[in-house]
Amino acid sequence: MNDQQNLDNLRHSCAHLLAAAVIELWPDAKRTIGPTIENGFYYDFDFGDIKISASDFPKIEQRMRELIKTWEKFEMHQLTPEQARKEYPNNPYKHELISEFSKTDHKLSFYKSGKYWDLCRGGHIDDPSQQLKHFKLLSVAGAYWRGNEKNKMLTRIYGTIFLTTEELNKYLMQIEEAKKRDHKKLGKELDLFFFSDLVGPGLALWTPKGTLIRNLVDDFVWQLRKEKGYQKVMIPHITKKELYEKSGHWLKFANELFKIKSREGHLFAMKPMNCPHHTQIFAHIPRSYRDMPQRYAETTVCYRDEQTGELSGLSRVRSFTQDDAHVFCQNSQVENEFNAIWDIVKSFYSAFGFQLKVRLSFHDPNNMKAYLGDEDGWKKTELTLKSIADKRKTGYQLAIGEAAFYGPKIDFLAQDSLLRQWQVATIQLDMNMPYRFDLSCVNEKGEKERIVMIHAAIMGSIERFLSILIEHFAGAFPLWLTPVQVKMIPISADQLTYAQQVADLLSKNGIRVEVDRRADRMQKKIRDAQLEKVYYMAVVGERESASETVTVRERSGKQLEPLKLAKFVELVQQKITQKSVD
RNA sequence: GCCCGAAUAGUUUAGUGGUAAAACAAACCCUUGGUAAGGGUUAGACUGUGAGUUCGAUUCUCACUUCGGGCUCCA
Repeated sequence: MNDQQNLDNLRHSCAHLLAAAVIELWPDAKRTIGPTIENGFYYDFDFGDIKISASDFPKIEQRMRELIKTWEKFEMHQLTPEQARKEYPNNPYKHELISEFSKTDHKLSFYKSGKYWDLCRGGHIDDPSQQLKHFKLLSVAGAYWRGNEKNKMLTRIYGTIFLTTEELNKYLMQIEEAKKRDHKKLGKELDLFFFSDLVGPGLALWTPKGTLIRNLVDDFVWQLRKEKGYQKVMIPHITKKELYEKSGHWLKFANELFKIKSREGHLFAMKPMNCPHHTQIFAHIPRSYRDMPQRYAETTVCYRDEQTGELSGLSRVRSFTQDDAHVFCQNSQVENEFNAIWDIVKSFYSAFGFQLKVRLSFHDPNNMKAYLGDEDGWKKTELTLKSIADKRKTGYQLAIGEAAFYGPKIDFLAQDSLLRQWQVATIQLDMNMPYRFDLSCVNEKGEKERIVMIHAAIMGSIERFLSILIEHFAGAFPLWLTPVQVKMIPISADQLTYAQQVADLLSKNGIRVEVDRRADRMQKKIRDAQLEKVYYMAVVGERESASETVTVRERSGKQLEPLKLAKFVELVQQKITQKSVD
């Protein structure tokens, strides 16, 4: 048995123990399911009208510790469906599971330890009383029965357990550390962005510092795209209803569209995406095969009426900025274009030291009504994507049902500080929009040829990308992204003039610099610059002023020898150009 | 939208059924200091919004708004 199985068995067993304690404390609570998850386990209960919160955890944990003393090796019992149902009077959830399982099995397995037993497929540890020790209940949450929002909302209790106290404490410490790099906290501390109650939920406002970082990463994407032959385009943020009727958005995303009525009664919508607009730029004049591919790029804001409960910091917002691009090309050009975009994704993310997971997001054949087009078309495009991904030999996971409604995608996923996965970059192959908008070019033979469309975003949403980036660097951005690259720290007011002269010189050379003019001690200024995560602190006192030098301290705490000004400018500029991460 | 929790100065927090306290930040004064907090003074909050209970509510109750963690949903 490997370590992961062992840990899973431990956690599964602990879910039983949790349920046992809950049933003793709240005999009317109805049990449902209690699986193992990454980093822990949970158990879902129906508590009826009783409210459970984290303040109940000490009581539950204490009862778990009492019960475990009497728990010996798990025994397996085989029950008929009728016997099984009797074990759960008035519990429709377990009855539903029993009915389902009994379609294939005549006997259902129950596992018992102490006085507690539960319908269970097995997978337990050998010595509960000795092993079920280092656990902790973490949070309480709502969860729909069987993950369907039409079902009843149950109460889910999350917990975790490890083999040793040390491992448990290490995990809890990790969670605490992760909270310190939360982008919502750092965004406020570093004054990058915020939300205003008057403006509304999910509508982030960006300060000068935050805007600077946004523009820098966007410029970086553009620089990479430019090399691959992209051109910038620009579109308005609203459109007539008819555009989205034609694209299919009006029907498919009716609930998520912000709608606007003109004074003359015409219906408009805020754009939730840019592809329909971009098709019009492609289609406004006839295209020859000689003009193909047409590659349009635009960084622009999209608006979606998300449910308030789904909003989350910068990760999920109502107005978000896509670094969007659409390639209109012939079928024969698809592979080249896909690879060119994949190369951009690779260059971009490796510059930050990111490891991305690759996901092939395909359609769900059992849910064709969710998609445009026919199944054959989908199978064909998915095969193309798979072949491209296979050739790159990067490894990927397959995600059925994760496709866009118009086509399959290759998605790139990054993790935030709480290890949640977020989609960032995406490359999507689309035969449906070209069909709906009748997009074509005249080919080599003089025939009208249906073209295909590739949707590609490198950051996905700048908001989401920055949330990941802030957490990745814990707010200590690499020099080229740091809002204040150099803070001048005069030791006394006598050096204010010299400090300003140095600042002017740096500024002239394209370096972002500020002078700390406060009448505070140098130590204080150093401390504040550290907390602000300024990259270089340039200390100037009598010695520096006399010799026209600066004494530089890096954010890392490293001290440099006194530098002549020209030398310092060169050092900073070089590091900015290299976009080095350290 | 649903479940649980939260909301007090710019920020982080304390506190009480009798209209609020501190630290940091800010302004001013003293201090002119060599690599993570020198000292003082001043100003700053109708305690998220609206109702209700009460002689009296920041504190108790309800609704709403916003935020956090989940669920659902994410073109």
